[in-house]
Amino acid sequence: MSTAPPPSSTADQLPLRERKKLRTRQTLIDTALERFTTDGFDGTTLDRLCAAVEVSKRTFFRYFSSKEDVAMAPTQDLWTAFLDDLEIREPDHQTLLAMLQDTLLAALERMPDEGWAHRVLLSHRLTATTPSMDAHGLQFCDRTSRQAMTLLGRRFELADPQGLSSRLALDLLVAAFHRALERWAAEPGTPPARDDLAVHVRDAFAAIPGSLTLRVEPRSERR
Amino acid sequence: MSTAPPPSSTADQLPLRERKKLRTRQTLIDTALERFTTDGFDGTTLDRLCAAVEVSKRTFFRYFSSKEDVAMAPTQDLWTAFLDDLEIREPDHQTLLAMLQDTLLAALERMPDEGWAHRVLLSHRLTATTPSMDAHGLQFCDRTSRQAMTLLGRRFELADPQGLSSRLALDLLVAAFHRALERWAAEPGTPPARDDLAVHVRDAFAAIPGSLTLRVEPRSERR
DNA sequence: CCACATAGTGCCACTGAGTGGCATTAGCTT
DNA sequence: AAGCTAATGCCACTCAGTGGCACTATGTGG
Repeated sequence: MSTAPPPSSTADQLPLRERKKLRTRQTLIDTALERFTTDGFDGTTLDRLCAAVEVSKRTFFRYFSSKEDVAMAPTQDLWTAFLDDLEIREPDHQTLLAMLQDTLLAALERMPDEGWAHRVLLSHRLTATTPSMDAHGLQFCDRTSRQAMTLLGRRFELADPQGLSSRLALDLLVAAFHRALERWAAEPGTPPARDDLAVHVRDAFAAIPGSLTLRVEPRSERR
Repeated sequence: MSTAPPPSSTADQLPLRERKKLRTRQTLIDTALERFTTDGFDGTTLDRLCAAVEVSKRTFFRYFSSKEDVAMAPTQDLWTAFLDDLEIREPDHQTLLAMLQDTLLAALERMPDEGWAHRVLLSHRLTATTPSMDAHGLQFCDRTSRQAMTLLGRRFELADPQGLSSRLALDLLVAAFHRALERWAAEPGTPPARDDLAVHVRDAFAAIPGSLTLRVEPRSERR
């Protein structure tokens, strides 16, 4: 599934083998994002990508489950951190939705700032251009929220017999994150900062209540 | 894009050519759903599917954009009807979200009952089993809600400067529909009825407000 | 009734993603 | 240093999807 744990910040004293693996993985990710961005996703064949990294195609598929997968690694790392955090978190009398927001923001803070934001930005732009990447990204989020749902059910008392409301809360979390990412990526500022993304996440969550009460009027221009 | 209009109920006096095309399309859909269900998605090669329908592979791709696409046709028809309906609908002083719900239910009512529900059920089961179908399905919904968003912006005054809340309302619509589909498909009742699905849609929408206010408690079992 | 234009189709060859199997290498162990 | 095992490379294979061109059938004008 290629969901290798994100390179833990202070893990430089791993066995040589593991360090090498992490390095190969990271090189594949970086090179892939680079090539995909310059030559396009379809314009980059796996053969050439592998040749550039000097790795056999067979090996590529031992690290990533698909061509799309390699480009989604940065986002995957975030959600993996999210799930880890959710596993530990204590419910401090807040709303479920607020707790989810806090967990996401906490996970975000744990991402390595240098490089990560840039990778996510490239990755997101690719998903906006490449249908198959978009599809895989959405499916990954769906899978993650499913996992989160079982995790919630296991750890907490939800007072929600059918589980419908809590499941929708997770859907809202994913939706808010997507909107935040969208706005963040559209910002003119050249160096994309991780903390700016956090701001957009807060904005998106703040807009949720409005989405239930918003009313619509026909356009004022009558003809 | 293979988004052919759903076979309009009273369209039997089309030119011969068109009738033939519609028939081929429908045969492909039905046979595909059948084969995918019995032999599995991956277990069914396009070559064999095409052989069964007596159509060349080249022709298959003139009707559908991918192997996944053919199996998602039933759901696509629903969302196409949804967009059509949204184009006409007058905002009668309700909430945006309520309007979206009504539009979806109206579109649902316009689906041909015989066969359609069954096809959707098969299709949904396949998405639950086959990752690539799941991915394509999610992407289709995403694309549809994007279209709906531009449509809303064109037709209505949204009183939502950033458009964030209205976009989230669309996300909620999609989420609610997915949950409804999920529950509906899980129901024991053998003959899946279109109207049952409508009931689940109403349930899911009813659960939305709760998803904002739901609180979480730690599991009562202390050790 | 007979061309004629043209949409739709079949056929064939080709690219590229992804997989299975087995030999080989490189890191770890004692 | 010898041996064990995980990781890798290599090769051949399947199958989704595309491009190109020839062919057929439908609808149209003489």
